[in-house]
Amino acid sequence: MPRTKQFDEKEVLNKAMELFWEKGFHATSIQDLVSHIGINRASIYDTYGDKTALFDKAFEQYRNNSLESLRNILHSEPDVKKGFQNLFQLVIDDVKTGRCTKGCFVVNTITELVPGDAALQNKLVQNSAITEALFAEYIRNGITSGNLTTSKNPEAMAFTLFTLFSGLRVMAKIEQNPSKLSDTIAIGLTILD
Amino acid sequence: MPRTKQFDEKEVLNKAMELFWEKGFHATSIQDLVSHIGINRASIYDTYGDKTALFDKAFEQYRNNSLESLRNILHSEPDVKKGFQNLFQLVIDDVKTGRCTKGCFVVNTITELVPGDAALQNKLVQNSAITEALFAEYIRNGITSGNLTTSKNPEAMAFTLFTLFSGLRVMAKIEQNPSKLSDTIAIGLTILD
DNA sequence: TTTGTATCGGAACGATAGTTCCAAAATAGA
DNA sequence: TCTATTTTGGAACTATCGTTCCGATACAAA
Repeated sequence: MPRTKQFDEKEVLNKAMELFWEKGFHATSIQDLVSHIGINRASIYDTYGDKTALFDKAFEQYRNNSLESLRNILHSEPDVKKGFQNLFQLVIDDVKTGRCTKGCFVVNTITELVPGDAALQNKLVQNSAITEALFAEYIRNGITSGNLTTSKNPEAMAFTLFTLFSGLRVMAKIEQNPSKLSDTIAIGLTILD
Repeated sequence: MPRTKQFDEKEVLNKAMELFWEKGFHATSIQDLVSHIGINRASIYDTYGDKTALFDKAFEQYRNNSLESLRNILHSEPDVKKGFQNLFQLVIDDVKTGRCTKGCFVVNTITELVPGDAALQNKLVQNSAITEALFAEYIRNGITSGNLTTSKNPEAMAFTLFTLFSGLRVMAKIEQNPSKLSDTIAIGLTILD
């Protein structure tokens, strides 16, 4: 009976994600979203709720996308160092092409909105834990299979690489010399030795 | 002849810095500043200019403070690894005491306001260059004096440690387990080996 | 003490924030 | 084709945004 929606929910969420990702929560107004997405204010509120709810959904979508591509990148490369190299290389590619200057939505959100809303903070902590666990498992498998030879603690290495990765996503926003970032990655990966 | 100011300019700038540092540029309103600082709106505008100008001055003050304490920490410790250890330890101390959850004002500003105003971006690039140079010189001195034994490139190590440091300041906002951060530092400093 | 000048307190400005509401439009089923 | 139901477009609401203005105040110099 009802009239059908004239937009695709996922597609709109993607556009909202892009804008929040680029400008952050506070600098993105509902009007910005309306203009950028091209749908009516009322449609946003009816479909997603208020600004915070929309942000949450957009952020959730980013997390899902990232975690999935993260898993793909690592699991498609049996050599641990190469796997991390491939992951880190994505950041450099963004700088090289100049296509994406938005940094990492998660990092941006941590620095903008923590301390603040407790629910969001929990989500961020959980996201960090999942990523660390992913890194750690990947490293442990490398050690077990003999691909990696190190006496260091896998979990600690995982957290260190994750920290370095987060730092890289900050630096990539202002450091436009890709070779400098490449050198950093090469040195950073010696952590695995 | 004129009436004297009823507040200390530096002191007020410090309070403005605290607020911008904690909440970021966009989430900090003039009213927030008026309430937190305790002076009148007109006094802010008369003394510092508009919101952007005040932010710039507050940010400049943070940079000066940080660079000075950075220099002090490194120059007071001849052992390079210990020097960096001491520097990184400050981040952990913030987490341990729970006193400062604001992260790093510079990192926060990069993730919030880049890409954006070109003048600010230049300032951030310059700040990064100064810090890298400081790190690099410290490392080079360590190599020259025989305190450090490594075949790696000092500038690249400097940038890597700076990147790791930036990442640490992000992670410290959500990772409340200090020992995890300590482990990361220990592993991160093996970059100097 | 008087005078001139800058500051202070607070009201007020227009613009924009996030949000709500409602009449008009549109479509899936009867 | 008609009807019931939902979406849509856009006006409108209140609150707050950054900023300006001005009369009252207070101090340094004469």
